[in-house]
Amino acid sequence: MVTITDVAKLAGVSPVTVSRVVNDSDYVSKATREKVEHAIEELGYVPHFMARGLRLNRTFTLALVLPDITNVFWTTVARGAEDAAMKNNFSILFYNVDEDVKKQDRVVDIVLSQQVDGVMIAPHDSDIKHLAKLQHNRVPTVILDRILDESQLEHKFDFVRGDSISGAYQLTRHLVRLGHKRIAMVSGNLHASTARDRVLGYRMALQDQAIPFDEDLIVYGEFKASAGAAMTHQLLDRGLTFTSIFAANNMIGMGVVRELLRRNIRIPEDMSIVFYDDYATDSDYFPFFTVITQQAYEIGYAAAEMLFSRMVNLDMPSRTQILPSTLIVRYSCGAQIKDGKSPLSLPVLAPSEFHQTTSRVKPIEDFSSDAGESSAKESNQ
Amino acid sequence: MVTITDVAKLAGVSPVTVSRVVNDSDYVSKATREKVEHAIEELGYVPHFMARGLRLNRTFTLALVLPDITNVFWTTVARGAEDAAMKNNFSILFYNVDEDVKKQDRVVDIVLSQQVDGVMIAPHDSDIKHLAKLQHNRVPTVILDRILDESQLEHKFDFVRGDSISGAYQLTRHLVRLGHKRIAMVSGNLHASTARDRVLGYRMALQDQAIPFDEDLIVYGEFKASAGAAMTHQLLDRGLTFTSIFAANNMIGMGVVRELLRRNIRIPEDMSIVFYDDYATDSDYFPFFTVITQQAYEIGYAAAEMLFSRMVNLDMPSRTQILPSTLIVRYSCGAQIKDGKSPLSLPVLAPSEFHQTTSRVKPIEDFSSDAGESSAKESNQ
DNA sequence: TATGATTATGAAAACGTTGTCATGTAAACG
DNA sequence: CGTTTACATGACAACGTTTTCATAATCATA
Repeated sequence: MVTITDVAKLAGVSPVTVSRVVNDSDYVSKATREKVEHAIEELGYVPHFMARGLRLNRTFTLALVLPDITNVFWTTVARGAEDAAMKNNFSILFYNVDEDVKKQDRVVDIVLSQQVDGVMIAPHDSDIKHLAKLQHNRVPTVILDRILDESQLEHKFDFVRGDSISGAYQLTRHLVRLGHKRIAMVSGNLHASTARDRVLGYRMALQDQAIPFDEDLIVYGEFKASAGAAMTHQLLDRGLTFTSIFAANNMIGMGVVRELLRRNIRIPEDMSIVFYDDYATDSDYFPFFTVITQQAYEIGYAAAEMLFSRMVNLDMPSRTQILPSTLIVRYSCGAQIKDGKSPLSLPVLAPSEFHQTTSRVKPIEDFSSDAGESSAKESNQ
Repeated sequence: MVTITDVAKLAGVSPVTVSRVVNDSDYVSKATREKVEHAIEELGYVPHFMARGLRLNRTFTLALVLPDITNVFWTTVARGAEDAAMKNNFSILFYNVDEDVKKQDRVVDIVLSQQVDGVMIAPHDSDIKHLAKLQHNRVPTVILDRILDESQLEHKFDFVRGDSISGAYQLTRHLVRLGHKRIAMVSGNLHASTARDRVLGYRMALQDQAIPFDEDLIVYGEFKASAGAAMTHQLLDRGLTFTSIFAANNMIGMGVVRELLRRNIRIPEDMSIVFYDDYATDSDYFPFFTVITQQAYEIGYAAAEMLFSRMVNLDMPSRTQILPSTLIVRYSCGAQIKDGKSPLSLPVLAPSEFHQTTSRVKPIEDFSSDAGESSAKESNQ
């Protein structure tokens, strides 16, 4: 590896001078600068981040800790964060923690170890002690998407999130206005404030519209499709009557839809449904579900920016930035009625057909030597 | 910040001994070990990655350079890579380059500077000189998803990718078997081998099925929805006849669908359509489009694993791993016909309705103080 | 001509680790 | 009892930077 000393030797100067040229940090004569730049070019020198970081006690790196990189919402947040980071010449270390406290604890330790200059995290809040480590080490931290009970904490965190209460309120009110009085809620796990806030918004809307609240219409579980399906199953088996379902996020919504399809329950004819969070980067594919969208990109961008401002002043009072959520009315509640019926509905297929027709076809064997069974293994070239 | 020396002082030993305890690297008596562990616990010591990295000349970090983190395909690759990395106690630095050579060059320099232990990159191949820098610095590198012209290169890279030729072949053959003879291709940018290979697979399938190839039925552009729409527009305006469209990836497909909807062309009644790459993590939402799915998770996982094996032997011959692609037949080609018509079709709505009904509703103002116009700004708490 | 500011460069130390070498003690062996 | 072997610990140097301090040459000013 080529070091600053190598460059210095070739240019016939001291390492200090090379450093000055690279960082443009002090007086260097024009002639020397040119010699050095030439040497850098010739040797293909790139500064050693770790050495510099060790000296400067900075890494120019941010950590982004997400529950599920597979969810478009988080993906879009990541993109916003990355753009903001790059603009400031920072890199992003990215960790997936799957709503798993153990993993989260481990990642917090790693992140600390990495000496990142800032952390953006959507935390599982059931182990706040571990999060407190970040404060203890004075690492600028932004809590994404969620609220924490900070009563135990010495310092406060910074926050960036969507407005879950308002969003859930809008979604519920929309259903009520369409005439629904029995609205089930398939909620997320209560360890996440987003789940709690969405229930709260839902309850507030019911109250405002004078609809009685029925505890039994709520089920709780993870923010996952499989959990959404299981919760829906459970809910339907309770033998209660309800005409609509509020899914606490897009993943859960996916599971809800899956279970409804399985039972041949039509949307919106038999059941209306709304999601919190849109379900695809661009829902042009299938603009069917009525949802709340959050400004995910902006959340990520704002979080990174907040870290940068925090870096310059560690002792600034803690801040909370709440971005508005937007209701997008589509067809899954039958809101757009034509000739007495919704122009679009699910399922168009009976469940049995549905599964049969989405069969997977084996890749062809007779075509390319790369295809077929052997292709999954390594082959030397 | 608490260092190894602080721990050493508290435990009454030398820093070396602490290091030995932390890394379990040499003889330490049980009593000493316990003293040290206790001190570590008490001070909340975490090792300093950069210092260690500087000493060991390793970072325990992999770089993942992707064209578009918004695309589920890449998201899933990222997940696979992250899982594999975490299993080996490695972290992932992640960069989004948007199919932009400039950005890619910059990221290559950054990555070099970061001294990562390995790089996974889906490269824009029009600046292979810059990629060669990675080799020159002997950084283990895996090329994701694509092929490079390595003729200029001193060493060869490792590769992990899906089988684009075979996938495109399957998709095209599927269309031909359904009776299509005029199949348009909305391709990606030719700088990416995936675009070239998919055209190749398409041509091979046509040839095998004795369908004449018409150059004018292919359009080229970026792997983006907007480009997909523009290319489709261009294609339709050529005044050619064709009955089906092959979209070179999911993003392009989205644009194709958007343009067809805009022109009120029904799918599959008026036009059949297939995508390369599935369009959502879990297409349960809307199992409509016939696609080729790649083993995206496995591609990411395999790439990271390949890096780990490369690290232990830099001089091992270069390897290529090709994962099979799978055809999923759904409804966008009318393959599943009932009573003479497809059970599911697009658009159900005329374009004008379509746009009108997906109107965005403003967030409510009268509810929470967080909602409304002020909420997009920062507020101190 | 003396004084001080400006420009230009380098030597040395430090950031927090860990590998190498040296030193020592205790146990095992003949 | 002397010698080897295993166990245990520490001093020192080094990884590649950059900051601080020191030195010196050049230039303008009194």
